[in-house]
Amino acid sequence: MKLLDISEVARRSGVKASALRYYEDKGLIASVGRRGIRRLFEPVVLQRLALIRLGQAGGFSLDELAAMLPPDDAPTIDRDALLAKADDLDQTIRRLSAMRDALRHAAACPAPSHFECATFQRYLKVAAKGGLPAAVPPLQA
Amino acid sequence: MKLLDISEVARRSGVKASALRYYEDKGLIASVGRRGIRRLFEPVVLQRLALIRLGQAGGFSLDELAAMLPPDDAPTIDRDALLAKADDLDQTIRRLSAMRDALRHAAACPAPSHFECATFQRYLKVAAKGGLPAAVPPLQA
DNA sequence: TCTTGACCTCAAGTTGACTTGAACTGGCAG
DNA sequence: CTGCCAGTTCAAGTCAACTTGAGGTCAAGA
Repeated sequence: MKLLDISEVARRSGVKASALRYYEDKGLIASVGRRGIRRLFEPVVLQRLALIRLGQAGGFSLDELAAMLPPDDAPTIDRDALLAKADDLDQTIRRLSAMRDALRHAAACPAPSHFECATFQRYLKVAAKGGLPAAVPPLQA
Repeated sequence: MKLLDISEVARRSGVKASALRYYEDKGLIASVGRRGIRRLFEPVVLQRLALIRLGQAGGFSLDELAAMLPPDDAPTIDRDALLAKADDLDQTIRRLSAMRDALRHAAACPAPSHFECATFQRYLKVAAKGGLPAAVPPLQA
């Protein structure tokens, strides 16, 4: 299995070298050695990075991800935490769906103020339901 | 219509007074005057704040919200922007759904490494589809 | 009238996730 | 052997969205 240097990992993962170093610092990924002063990574790090990106998109912080993806492969994940996060996502999804519907409606509805539109209000109500539990962060392109 | 002072708005909206001042600074909300040195708000600001909270949960930044909720009421929203955001949300929702399914699966699956599990891989593939467009930020409780 | 305490302003601090800059290193082409 | 330059370290900067702190104001109650 041939090893990758940081620029290769960056190129293939779309994650900048500076971010990769940052991730290593945080314990999210590990390099397997150095050639001289330069880090070397196993190709499997690409999968880890994909998971990390996904996790971020799902609203996990890097710290959370570090916690649920321990150094070794085979993410020895805390099942309860996973299920809890899945439930969170359910909430979020329901809310975002209502948001989306509200947006589409707002784009089409002729009401002078959307606050006066029962349909809009109804979407908002659904969207706001449950006190707005957890959401997800804007991905830097 | 009786006016509200900042603490009343904070109490009824769940948004801290410091955040309300910050929002006013940013032009997201407006006070209608002062009693002495103290801001006074019209009750309608509560609806605006609800929209803002919702928008944030939907992944809009405060600047975006300021742009689509102009000072006057009756959000004169840019319909194309709304529809575009709705499409974004569709993407996000699809991705989050796959994430959630992957999480539930990971919590149940006995495979030694999830990378070796076809089901998990499949979810990830769906979740990653489309280059991860837009996501939503963690709500501060 | 005087005191109080909620509110005010403005600057600086905080957190997460990185990026950037300066100064250094070392494998490899020539 | 020598330079080049991608890579390295470490500290500091950035951005969004607020929060916190210091010091000032003023309407209302005693």
